[in-house]
Amino acid sequence: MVTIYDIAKKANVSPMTVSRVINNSPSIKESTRLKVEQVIRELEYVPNKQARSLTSKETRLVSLVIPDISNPFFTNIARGAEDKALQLGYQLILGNTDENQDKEEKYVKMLMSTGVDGVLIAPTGDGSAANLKKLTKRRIPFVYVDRTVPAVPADSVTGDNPATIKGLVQHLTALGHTRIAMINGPGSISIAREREQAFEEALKLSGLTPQPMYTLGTHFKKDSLSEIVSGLQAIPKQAFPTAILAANNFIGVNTLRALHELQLRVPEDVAVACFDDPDIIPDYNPFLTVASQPAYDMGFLGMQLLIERIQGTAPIATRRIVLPAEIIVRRSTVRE
Amino acid sequence: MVTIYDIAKKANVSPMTVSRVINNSPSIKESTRLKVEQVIRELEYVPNKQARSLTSKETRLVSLVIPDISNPFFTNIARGAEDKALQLGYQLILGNTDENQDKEEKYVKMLMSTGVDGVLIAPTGDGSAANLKKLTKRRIPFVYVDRTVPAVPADSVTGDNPATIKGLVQHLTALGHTRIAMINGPGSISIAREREQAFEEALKLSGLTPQPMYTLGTHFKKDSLSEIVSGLQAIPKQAFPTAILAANNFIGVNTLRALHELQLRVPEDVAVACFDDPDIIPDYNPFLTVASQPAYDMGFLGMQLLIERIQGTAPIATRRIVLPAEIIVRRSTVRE
DNA sequence: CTGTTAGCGCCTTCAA
DNA sequence: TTGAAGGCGCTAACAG
Repeated sequence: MVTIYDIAKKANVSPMTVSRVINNSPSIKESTRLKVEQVIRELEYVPNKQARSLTSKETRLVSLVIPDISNPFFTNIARGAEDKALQLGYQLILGNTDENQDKEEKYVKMLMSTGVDGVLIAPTGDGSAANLKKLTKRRIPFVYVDRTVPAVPADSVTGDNPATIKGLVQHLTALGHTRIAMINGPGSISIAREREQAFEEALKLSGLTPQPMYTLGTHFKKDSLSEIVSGLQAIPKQAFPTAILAANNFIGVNTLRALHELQLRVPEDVAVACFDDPDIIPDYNPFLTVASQPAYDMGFLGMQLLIERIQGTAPIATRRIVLPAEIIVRRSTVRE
Repeated sequence: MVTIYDIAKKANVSPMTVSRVINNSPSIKESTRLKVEQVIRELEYVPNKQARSLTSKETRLVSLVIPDISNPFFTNIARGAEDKALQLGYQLILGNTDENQDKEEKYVKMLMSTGVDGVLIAPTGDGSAANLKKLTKRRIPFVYVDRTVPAVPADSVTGDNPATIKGLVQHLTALGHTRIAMINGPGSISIAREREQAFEEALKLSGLTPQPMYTLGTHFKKDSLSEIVSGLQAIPKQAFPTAILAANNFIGVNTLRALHELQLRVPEDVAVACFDDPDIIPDYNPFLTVASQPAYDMGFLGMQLLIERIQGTAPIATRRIVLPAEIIVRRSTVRE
């Protein structure tokens, strides 16, 4: 391995001078800089980041911890986060938690050991508080994306859940639906709570009475199908909802599958709308009516907030960025 | 920051003993091990990887370098790669190249500096050779996934392009199509060459004569729409193909859009089939007939090959894993 | 503008 | 089974 000592020897300078050159120190004579740079190129020297980090206490490594990169919503967050990170000279370590708190803990520990400079995280739920506090204790800044843990304040970039749910409910009531059900994720996750509360408020605004029977629970992961099927089967036939609001894209897709299993047609028998587009390529074959959140921007802005925290250029006060969603009406709620 | 010295002092042992404990050295008295572990827990000590790497020469960091994480095909590769990496105790650094060789080079340099132990890569094309040789020079092993650079041999996990293209062509000829066009990526990418060659062979096998007019070129990125539109417009109306084979998912989707612009119906006027599913959630709203490659497995196996190389448990000979695709017939080629 | 010294946190090597 | 010395590659702090 080529080190600054090799460069120094060949360029007839001290290692410190080489260090100054690679760090763009201003106090270097132009001629020596050129000489050193020449040798660096000849020997194809690449600075060793580990050694650097040992003294500088920064690794220029950040992490994105999300439930599942293969959820298109998080895919787009990842792309946004990576673009911003690269732009600012940081590398991105990816971690999937599968909504599992233990897996999240495992990651957090690895990341602390690796010495990442910061973490952009969509926590698995309120139980993540312990993991987040570990980061805080180590002075590793983190920023929430999509979800927060209210007990542990930090910068966040989230969607405007209340407004979005209200828009979705209004769309459904405007179509004449009065028996509207919601299939939601676990209440331990901030967005599920927000969406549920907004759902009830929106119903009331439309003069409808929220009914416990119409609020089903499952999780936000890919394999919620069977839970949704049994949840729907538990509803009395004669009171079956005419519209279903799914709290995320996987639930939306699995609701379509569940209704298919139950031999119900969409939208003729039941209309379906969901949060977040299940398609990464949004408009080539649209079916589901969705509230599409600006996932790329969430990742991009989240990473920006994070790196500002890392570099100490952020204000002391916690920042909250709330982004609106776009409601895209498609065939799952309105016949062509 | 808590170091082995802090632990040593509090446990009344030497730092070296602490080091031995955290490395599970066998030659440690059980009682001292327990004592040290106790203090480690009390002080919430986490080993510093940078310092460790400085002597051990390994970082337990690997990288996945792909064109675009937001292409569902690569998303699944990433998920597979990450799962395997985590399982073997490695962390994954993600890099998107956008099929851009300079961006790839920038990444490779960063990764060398970061000191990753290995790279799983879908290179941007034959021009990646220079970047890959840099890795080789630094003794950083890499494994190809999806694509290879023939001039630089290395382990690889790819799809069976010839067999898949032949299956797709057979599907189309069986439906009676004789004017079949292919829209392909750039010839500098191995899979584009393989797919084109297989396309011509498959046509001949079906008794058809390959015609240059029916081989259109574009790129594998998201925004190929305009190129595809103008490419299709250049074909004489009376000789317009009755079926189009798209060389990847983005091309497939953009071909649908292009045909829509040209006011042609799919599949009535033109049938369309493509390589790789554009949906990450495959079967909720199927339209496109696709050759679906096992992307998750490609990432998973690729990471396994890579880590075997890193750990020196791989055979000297280059390994090639070739995985078959599954052809899923849907409405873009066959009316319901 | 350039060089020397010391140390970041850990591990290899040798010695006890 | 344990410890002491030295060094991994780099940079802060000081000196010149």
